[in-house]
Amino acid sequence: MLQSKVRVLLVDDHAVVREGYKVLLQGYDDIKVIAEADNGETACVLYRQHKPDLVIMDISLPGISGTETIRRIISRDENAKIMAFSFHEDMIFVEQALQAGAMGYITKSSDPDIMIKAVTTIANGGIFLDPNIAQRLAYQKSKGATTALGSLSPREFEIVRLQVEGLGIHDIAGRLSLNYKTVANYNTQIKRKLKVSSVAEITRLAIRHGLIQA
Amino acid sequence: MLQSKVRVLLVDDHAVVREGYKVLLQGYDDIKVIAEADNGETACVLYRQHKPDLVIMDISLPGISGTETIRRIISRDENAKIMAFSFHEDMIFVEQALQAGAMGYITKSSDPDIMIKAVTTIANGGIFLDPNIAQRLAYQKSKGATTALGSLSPREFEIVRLQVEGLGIHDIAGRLSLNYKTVANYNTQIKRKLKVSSVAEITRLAIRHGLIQA
DNA sequence: GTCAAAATCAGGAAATTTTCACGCCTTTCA
DNA sequence: TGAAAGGCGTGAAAATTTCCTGATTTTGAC
Repeated sequence: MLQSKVRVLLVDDHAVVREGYKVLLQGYDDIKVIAEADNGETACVLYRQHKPDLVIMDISLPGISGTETIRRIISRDENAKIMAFSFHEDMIFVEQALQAGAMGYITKSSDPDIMIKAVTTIANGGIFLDPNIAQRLAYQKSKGATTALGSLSPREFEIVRLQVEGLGIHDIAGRLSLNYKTVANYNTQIKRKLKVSSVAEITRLAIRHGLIQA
Repeated sequence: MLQSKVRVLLVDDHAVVREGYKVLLQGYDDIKVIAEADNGETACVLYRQHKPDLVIMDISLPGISGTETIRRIISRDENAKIMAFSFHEDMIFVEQALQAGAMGYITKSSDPDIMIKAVTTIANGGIFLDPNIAQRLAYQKSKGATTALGSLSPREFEIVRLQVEGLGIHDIAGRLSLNYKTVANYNTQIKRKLKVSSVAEITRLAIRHGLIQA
């Protein structure tokens, strides 16, 4: 396919990671990073400003999550091409990112070749998963396996994420612009779904699944 | 975690103790004692021969000590996983063993459940201390004001431990034969000392310090 | 041995959180 | 198009947390 350059929007909260990406990508003439964001809100704004060909999106962002950001971007432009990226390889993230509309997923351990291939493939309208990821995903699907966290709705998942970071019920409500009672209700719901009775257990579950670092 | 069997090298100068271990361990299909030694030298030789997944090492050995043996094994294979074991609970032994490179420590009074958990955890690359040991170790450290958990009194520490396991305030009170109000008060105190505001944060702190597994 | 500091335990009152039971709206999808 | 599921919110009761206060008991240092 003939085209000029793939114009990329880079979203990651760690400056080091962004730099690393740029270094790796700049070796390729047909890829160009035209903008960077360190959070979801900025990412949405920059997307509308620049209409990049591809977004490289870190899934674990502070504040509004990567998946939520993906959803927002896609709701504005359903043709947006987003490549999800994450440091951990937990399947939950992959599933959620893809469900949110990402067209690919790679991790920190994907080697550069894979990454470049992913970028060009997705920019050209294809889908691309890191082979390791794809394999495990397929394997999981083949046996209908779902993790406990996977049974949560996006909203519930979001709340778990903020809760295990240590935020109180009001902080969470504020962050998500919800009534605090709503958050409280979600909390109860979450415990029921996860079959636990305490925040401590939720936290450990989240850590086991790589949702958050201990 | 997926794996075949944990292959264990047992090191203790008392035949009775070794037999005891084998009896306890043989109840678990995924653990297998593949070799035994009654002194440090033999242990080193056997380690090189068998490359076990885990070494259960008595600290008080005649001849070259347990800690010295640990050092020697680790100097040859820095990935060696060693669980220190001892009849006495003196903190000096614990500190020495850990400094030598042991990834865990249990005592004769650790109950079987703890022991099995320690074995599997360490074999899988984790660290594991008998909770009682961990508690006292942290408490001792508090004199040097190192870890945050170390600033807790024994009672406070105990409550943290139960809380991060997921127990509710009433369960804890029952377990320790205290009034639930007392436990509630300790909780507040603990949060103040640890400078956190949620159970989620306490849990993560506890996991970081090896007080409990995720 | 004495004295001060820290630890242990608990009660009261107010503030917060949690739970449970409902209801309503919107999206999804068979 | 109608049922199911998610998203959002209220109200009221139950549980927990927080902040204060105070009584013993240990512990540690001089």
